[in-house]
Amino acid sequence: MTGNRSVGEDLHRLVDLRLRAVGQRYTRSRRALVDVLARADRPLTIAQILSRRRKLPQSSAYRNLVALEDADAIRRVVSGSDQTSRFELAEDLIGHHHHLVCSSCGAVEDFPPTRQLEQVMDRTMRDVALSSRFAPETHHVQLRGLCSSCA
Amino acid sequence: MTGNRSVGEDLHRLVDLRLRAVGQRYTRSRRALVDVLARADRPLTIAQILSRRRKLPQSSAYRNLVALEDADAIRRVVSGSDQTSRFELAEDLIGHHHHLVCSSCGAVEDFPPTRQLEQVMDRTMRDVALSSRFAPETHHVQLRGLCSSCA
DNA sequence: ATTCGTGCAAATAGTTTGCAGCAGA
DNA sequence: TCTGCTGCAAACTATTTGCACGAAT
Repeated sequence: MTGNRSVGEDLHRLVDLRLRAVGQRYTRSRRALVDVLARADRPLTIAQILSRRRKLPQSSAYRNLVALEDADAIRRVVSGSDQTSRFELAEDLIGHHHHLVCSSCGAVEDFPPTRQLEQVMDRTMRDVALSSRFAPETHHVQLRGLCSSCA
Repeated sequence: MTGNRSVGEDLHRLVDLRLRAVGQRYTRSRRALVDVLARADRPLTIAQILSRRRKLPQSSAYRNLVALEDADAIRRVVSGSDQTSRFELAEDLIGHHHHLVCSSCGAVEDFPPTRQLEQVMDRTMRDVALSSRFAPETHHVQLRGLCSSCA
């Protein structure tokens, strides 16, 4: 989650495997989508993705993002400030992280977890598991405020 | 966040004030919306709200929820598991809390913060403020997992 | 009297899907 | 060759808006 990741062949191999695992092929457009997401340092909207791959038809983008999501290669993020989905590579591919959401323009940035934060989140999940009928699997922290452009 | 809140006149007085502050009236339908939200122990979708107030036209619900949101009397929550907005009373009216989101059915439940969690979140916000160009104002924690009906 | 809210129906935005042709195993 | 992917256009769903009427100050 720290700036432009290099897009190694290993990433593509991993995604390929996951797609095969759910009976899907790793096609040119899907590879293009993974490339775009891998180069970003934050979740991207469909519009942002399309503007980085002019040739890609919108419907293919939507369909392939769903395929990649089903294969657990990417993850859909909804920030709340606008009603458009954003997409990023799966956390086990790019590392666990949290999000800064601008309450003015809706932009989303990544931020890395601290050890202390993660310890408390783990404890919180255990507490909830014990004290309620809800079974937590993952956690996600959002800080809302103003991004640098909106400040 | 602890089950059916009683809907006191004080709540209505507060909401009334906030609406007036932004030049809006506290009408019958808006009061009905606040009543519905106050009786819920979790954020409600439009569909859930409408099913609890059969007479209320959908467009009025949407319009009035926007008005109440602008007045900071309610807050819009997007869970991510489905693409519908949910609404709850503003945190300063019902207390700070976090959310459990079912990754299977999209349902959202409230859960109360612990002191330790809040301490770490405060520290995290300070850290981010110091180490980035983002100015955090609030935070929100989501635990994703399976609710009791989906388990 | 004037401003604001309401209800209906029509419009919009984001996303999904049917179908015919093309591509990859 | 067979099954699945693509691109286009049409369909859908959640949400927003225009307008004429009604309610509140």
